[in-house]
Amino acid sequence: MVNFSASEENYIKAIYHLQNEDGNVTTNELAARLNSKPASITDMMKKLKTRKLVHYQPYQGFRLTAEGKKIALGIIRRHRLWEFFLAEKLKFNWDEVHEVAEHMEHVSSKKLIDKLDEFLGFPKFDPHGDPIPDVNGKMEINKQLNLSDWPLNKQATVCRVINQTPELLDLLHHKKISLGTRLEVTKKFDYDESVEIKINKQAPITISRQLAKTIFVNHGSAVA
Amino acid sequence: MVNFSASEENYIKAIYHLQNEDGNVTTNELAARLNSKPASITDMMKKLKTRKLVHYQPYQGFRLTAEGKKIALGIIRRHRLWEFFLAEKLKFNWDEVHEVAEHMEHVSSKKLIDKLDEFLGFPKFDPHGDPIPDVNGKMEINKQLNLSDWPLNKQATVCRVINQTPELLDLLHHKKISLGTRLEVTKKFDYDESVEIKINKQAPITISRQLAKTIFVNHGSAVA
DNA sequence: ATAATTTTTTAGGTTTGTCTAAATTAATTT
DNA sequence: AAATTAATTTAGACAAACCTAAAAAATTAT
Repeated sequence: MVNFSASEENYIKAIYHLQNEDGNVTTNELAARLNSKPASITDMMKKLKTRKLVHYQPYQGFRLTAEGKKIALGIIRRHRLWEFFLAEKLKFNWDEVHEVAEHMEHVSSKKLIDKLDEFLGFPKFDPHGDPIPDVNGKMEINKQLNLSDWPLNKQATVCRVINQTPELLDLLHHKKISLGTRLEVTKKFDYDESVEIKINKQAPITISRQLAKTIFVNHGSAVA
Repeated sequence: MVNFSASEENYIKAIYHLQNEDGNVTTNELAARLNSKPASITDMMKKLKTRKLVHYQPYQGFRLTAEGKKIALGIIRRHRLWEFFLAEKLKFNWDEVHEVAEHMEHVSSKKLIDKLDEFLGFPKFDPHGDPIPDVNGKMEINKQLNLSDWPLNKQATVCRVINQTPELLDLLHHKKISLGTRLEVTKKFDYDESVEIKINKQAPITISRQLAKTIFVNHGSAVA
């Protein structure tokens, strides 16, 4: 097992994410993502190529090799497990966990991470709803559910709204709900099947059964 | 709040430890402790002096300033809290926690550490029996004695074991001695300096001088 | 298809943290 | 007190990871 510097790991992770949107990653894209300069990217790509982590020919962009992808998944696994730990055990808000995890992810003891995974109960999604790779790098696919069927107190992202009429849109606008809105269900009322939700850290609001039925959510993250 | 590099932090921590044994720390001492070369030490001392973390005049050795000591206690706090976490929550053996904590200690979010402290129940001692500084850098004094020096027929708690090698741990495991074990010394043999101890109400067992020297006890009741 | 523009790479410099080898200062011996 | 030895510092080099500015390649617009 070879070890990589925090810097190398950040590049690998960034390529992984950009690649999933695009396929081929370019120098400028990566520089923008990492808040660095194109020249630095070229330097590192040469290095990662000799380490056989990226495919790279000058002027042709780059993508991870199979080995590079494996490394990326390991880093993402560490990042998301720590995010889960911070939110679940240390009671961080879900929007505070990313920055801290950004540093913790570079502590690369395999034993540490596997024991942490076990301690946390092998969670499948981090507090942003992103899937956590298991020991073998496998992730669960993110499925969408109707808001009525979403479990309590679990972060969700609005990913679909059906039957969009002007009346419905007006209501959604009023409740400040749109695609990508992060929320959690804090209570479900059996009597009328209405649900209480909390958007970000705001005071809970109630949503009728009828409205809830039009809204679909998943674990997905809107935020990077 | 200024941040320090992992490298700077390692120097500061090492000076702190050497200082507590010695008062004034020398270039060679520090080089030996950090497995580096004297020239590197001099370089870093100049840097830490400009940062006002050490008192240093060429050829005169060095010691931490008040500020330097504060920083050192912060690093030690992080290190020992993570050690406690690893042993208590992730079920690491106490001889495995140091190396991992060596990396974790450099993640310097204050909020993270204070919340971790709370999550762990504000522990006072790490798995090696070393005191954990609180938010203000205060530590509880642990009146610990070597098992050889403990008075006869007085309840004691194992609070620290030094020089942890696999062989030693194997022996301790065999004798059913671990951190927190309650025992009393029933006899001391002057001939070979071996000691007889009773664990709980069980039949007495004999412990060699060599083994006794690695075990420290205090009158504490629980495992910290 | 040629010119203009954008993207990427190269060349060379900076900082951090390390090193070796030589010079200097301090400590110890005789 | 002079000479030897040990400890420390300086000088200069190196690798990692970044940068700026200039050159080269690719893309696009005319």
